[in-house]
Amino acid sequence: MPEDIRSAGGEEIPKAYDPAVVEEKWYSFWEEKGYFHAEVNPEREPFTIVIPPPNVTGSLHLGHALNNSLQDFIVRRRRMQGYETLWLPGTDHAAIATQAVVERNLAAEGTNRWEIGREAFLERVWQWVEKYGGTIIRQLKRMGCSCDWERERFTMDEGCSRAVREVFVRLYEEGLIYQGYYIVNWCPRCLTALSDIEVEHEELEGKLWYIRYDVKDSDEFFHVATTRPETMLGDTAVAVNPRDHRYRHLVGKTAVLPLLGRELPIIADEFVDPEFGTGAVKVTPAHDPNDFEMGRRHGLPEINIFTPEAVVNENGGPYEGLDRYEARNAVVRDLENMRYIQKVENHLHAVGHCYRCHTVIEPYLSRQWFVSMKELAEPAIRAVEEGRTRFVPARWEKIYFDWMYNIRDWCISRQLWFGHRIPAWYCGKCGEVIVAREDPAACPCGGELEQDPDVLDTWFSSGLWPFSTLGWPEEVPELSYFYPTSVLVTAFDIIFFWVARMMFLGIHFMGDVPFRDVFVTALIRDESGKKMSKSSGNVIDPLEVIERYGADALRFTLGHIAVPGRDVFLSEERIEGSRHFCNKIWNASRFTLMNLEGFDPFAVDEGSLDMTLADRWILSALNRLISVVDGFCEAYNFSEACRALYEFFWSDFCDWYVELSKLRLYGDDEAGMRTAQYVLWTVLEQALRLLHPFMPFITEEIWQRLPHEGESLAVAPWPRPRPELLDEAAEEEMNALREVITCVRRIRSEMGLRPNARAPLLAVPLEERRREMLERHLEYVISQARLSSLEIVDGVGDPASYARGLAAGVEVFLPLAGEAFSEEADRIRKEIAKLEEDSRRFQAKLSNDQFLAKAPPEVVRKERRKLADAMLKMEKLREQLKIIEGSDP
RNA sequence: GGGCGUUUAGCUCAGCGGGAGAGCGCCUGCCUUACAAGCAGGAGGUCAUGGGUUCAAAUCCCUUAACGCCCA
Repeated sequence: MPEDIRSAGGEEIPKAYDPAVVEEKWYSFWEEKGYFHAEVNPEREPFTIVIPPPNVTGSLHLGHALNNSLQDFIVRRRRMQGYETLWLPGTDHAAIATQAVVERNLAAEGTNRWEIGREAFLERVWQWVEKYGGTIIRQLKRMGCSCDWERERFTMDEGCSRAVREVFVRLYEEGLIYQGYYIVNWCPRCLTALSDIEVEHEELEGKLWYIRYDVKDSDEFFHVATTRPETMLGDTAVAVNPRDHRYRHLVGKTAVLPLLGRELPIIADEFVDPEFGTGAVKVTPAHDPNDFEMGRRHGLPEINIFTPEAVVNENGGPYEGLDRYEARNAVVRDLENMRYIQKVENHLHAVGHCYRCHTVIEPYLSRQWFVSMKELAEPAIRAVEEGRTRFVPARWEKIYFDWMYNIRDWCISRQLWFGHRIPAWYCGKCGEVIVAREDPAACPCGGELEQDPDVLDTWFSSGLWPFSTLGWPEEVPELSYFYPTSVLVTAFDIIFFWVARMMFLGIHFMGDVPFRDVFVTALIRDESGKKMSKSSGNVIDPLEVIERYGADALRFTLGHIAVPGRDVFLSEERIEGSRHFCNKIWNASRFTLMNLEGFDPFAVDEGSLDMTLADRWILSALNRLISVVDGFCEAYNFSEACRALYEFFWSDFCDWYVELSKLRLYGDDEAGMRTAQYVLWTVLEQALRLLHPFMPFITEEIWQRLPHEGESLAVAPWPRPRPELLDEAAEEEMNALREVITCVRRIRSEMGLRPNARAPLLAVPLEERRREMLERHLEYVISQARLSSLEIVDGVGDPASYARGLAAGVEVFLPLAGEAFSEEADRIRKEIAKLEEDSRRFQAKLSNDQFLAKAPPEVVRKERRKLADAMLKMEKLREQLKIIEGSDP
């Protein structure tokens, strides 16, 4: 028989779901039909998401898989709801990362970028981008992501590059971009400046050296504490707090720098913390951000002691040529020899590392370009305060505010070659700086121009993403139609890097926020709780998962575990569970298809159907489900949506409705059969629609085999609840029957009755309505509890020869097969004990006047009911116990 | 130093004011005509700690502890 199962179209339906044969087929179908393409359409409301652009040469990891699955859930549902839905895909040039890979390749060939020159190097980078650029995009298609590929963008394509230049020039003209000689975070390995947030701090066990500084022309001396003794080569002052009595008399005098003998003014500055170390600190303006500020306040010289590689330069006297760590050792050794070291303490302090290569950052003095932030940040703060952009979950707003309120100017120039070249030119003759939209040929003075060699921070271009990808600065209809985007889906780790910057740039250039909602997703961690990243080598390849379990299983798992606001661990068992769910869906559909032969649901008049309890119940549950899933989706709680779908499909539809439908499908009542067919089809078809955003492939495959209207499930209307189908009475009665059936099954199992052995049952309804219920639905109980017969009686004459149970106001008696059952007596005693405890609790509650007075009446009613049920059950169990004990030999 | 999160069944986690839940694992029995990637039944929990609010607390507030993260 199983080999012969065919769909209505006569095709064979395999017994297990095989994703491989299905996925490829439907993705290309959707693409060919252009369902993912969006156009400006005034008839419809737009819904827009721009993808967080992954690195162009990267490959998909589970973080991407989660993030993009969530976006696809959102987008597919909106598309079904009839929005003009645009999910705009693209990639980011990721200057540092991409350049680093190519440089590594060059190093392997024994050369470097300076040797081959800028032009040849860039050619190599572009070749690399060409070669690996499509990977991530192809992988998103395997995931089923419904992006509008006709609108794919790249942060360095022509349009984005134009937008970058326009923004730079405008901000420069507005005085919001400036160039200056400041201390910045410098990576001595990448040889570039970094912004503050590109520095990762790590607590490290270091040392605190106490060094003696002598006061000039006096016997006096004092000690300063420092974690970086080598920087004393660049000291230009010593500072104390002006209110520190210990040192007040020294302010204005001169100290002598050990080793180099340089004379240092002793200054007073509020910044100095009298509690730290000795309360006196060395001031090295060129190598510490705080000292830099202090130096500017006091007009101190800035002595740079390092080369860009962090090797001591000519200012370091005898230490020239040593790298920073060798220099530290040498300085400490010399200080020790000359007895300048008072003591050394262990000291825990935060050390900055390059977020790309993890090299320790060097605060370094250099000429860089900056964006002035105060003015730009203010409206971006207001936008969130006023709720024009909303963070989900809301607590991320705090992170955003903290950063925005304490924002510092943004260093945007990078000493890299790959990226958007800074549109500034310097005249060799008159020194003029020209910042221009179009490359200038020459300086107005006639002098030759040279372009700034640096490129812009990658985040400068990705900050424009929500509008540069829609055509800005061109005034195209897409901009006003699709902007602001509806929601941004991103992980919390780039709130600063990206979200905040899109906010202020979007508001500044578009006059409106870039997105209504920011949905902050969980981070996926590996089984040991570590963040998955390429550098830690713990990346699970989603493609491999798709090969083994199917894209739908992966997607559903990600949806299922993505509880808002909490990081998740991904395990293979979980994915396996989702594959089982796919298979369940597959087989329930297979069952339905087997039984729909010759059936046309579109010819059915709903009013003429013969709806039974099971039909009314499942339709009611379905409609409840629709509302529930809708609510969870609106709240971005896809985890609960997945749970609700899973529970409904497996526990309600498969375990109960499908089983009960067999009564009529295999019966000889024509009208009953048609009704069962209709309801089966309806519930399955609607469930497939609800599941489609999460599991697009399997649902499309099944839907196409089912009788359906329309071309594709991808564009079928999203279900709406039909309140008239909610039927509380049916749900109540069905639940009662389920309880009775489960009770009988439990007794059967405990009595060791074989599942295929049919048994006769006597039922004693304790209420009239339960008697009616049983009379109407005898067949349900007989079939589901596998009975040979069911007799409704007023009592049994010889209770001792029965196993006995009570559920939902129905007592059931199953004849015993001679076996004595002392275990049963134990079980009953245990249950009585539990019930006694319960009823004590209920009684206590109900005898509390406060409870009766203050609790809502329905809660009190419920409590009374619970007590009554427990008492009744106890009574019956005690009765049975007496009988059993009495019949014991 | 500041801030945030987590602590619930053996494992991974939902629930977040009114009867302790799921998946996996475990035990028992079943190839029941959609599915053994399955079906039926079952065992297993002072919901981290101490206090408070409330008629009612796993759920709200405070304390403590452990673990984790972010910022400086």
